[in-house]
Amino acid sequence: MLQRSAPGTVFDALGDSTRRAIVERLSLGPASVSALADPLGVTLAAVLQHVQVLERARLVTTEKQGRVRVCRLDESGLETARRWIDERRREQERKLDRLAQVLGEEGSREE
Amino acid sequence: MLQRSAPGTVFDALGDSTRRAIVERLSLGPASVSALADPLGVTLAAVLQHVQVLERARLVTTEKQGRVRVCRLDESGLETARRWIDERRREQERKLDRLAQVLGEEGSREE
DNA sequence: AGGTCACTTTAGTCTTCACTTGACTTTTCG
DNA sequence: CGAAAAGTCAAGTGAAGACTAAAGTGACCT
Repeated sequence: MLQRSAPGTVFDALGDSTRRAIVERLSLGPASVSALADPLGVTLAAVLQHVQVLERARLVTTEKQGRVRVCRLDESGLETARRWIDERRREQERKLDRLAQVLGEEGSREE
Repeated sequence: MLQRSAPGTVFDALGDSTRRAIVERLSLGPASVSALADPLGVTLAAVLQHVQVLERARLVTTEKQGRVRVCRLDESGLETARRWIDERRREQERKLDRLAQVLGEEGSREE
């Protein structure tokens, strides 16, 4: 089974600007915890906590190389988010389709 | 110009489970504030505040009909979110392409 | 008019959570 | 070995924000 994350976990993780900045940075390529911390103006400890949240949401994977922890973007989390969004849109369209059908049966009308 | 919302505003709005529940409900069709409040187990005032946040993020539109406020899903916000996600993925792929190119030039290698 | 319904507003409470500090571990290098 | 670099852990602090109660507004009904 493909490792999935609950939409809730993913959106909770993305609901913080610092974590979104981390994801944006990692979409450009792997980075160490310190490299992530540098432009953010927060401590290493803070970044580490964010990375852990992102890992739980499967938005990030990490791997320890020597004394450095290398962080990478994980597509799984983004895929979970995209799927949730598309589901909301699909429902919406289904609804609009039904509406169009009713209006079609009753003759031309504007909302 | 098409009305757009900043990704930050949208993800901040979706970073709350109650608001996600509201969006999920509205993707099934329009609803009044009370109809939204009912299954959530929170007060009307709380829902109203959530709806206002969702409006700012362009995830929801509302319209007052008599004494009832009708809430509807707004695609704009979802579109903003989807675009942000796709950008992150596009960057990621671009990165992987560059990597593949380098590996290709240097002969077959595993990471 | 008077009452009820569906919000709306305000002010305050309470919890969550981002962030920090400081101590500690592990790895690297001269 | 011994010091610096990179990260880790555990409390503790503070501010944002989710929620509530209560009073107020406007629409609808009889």
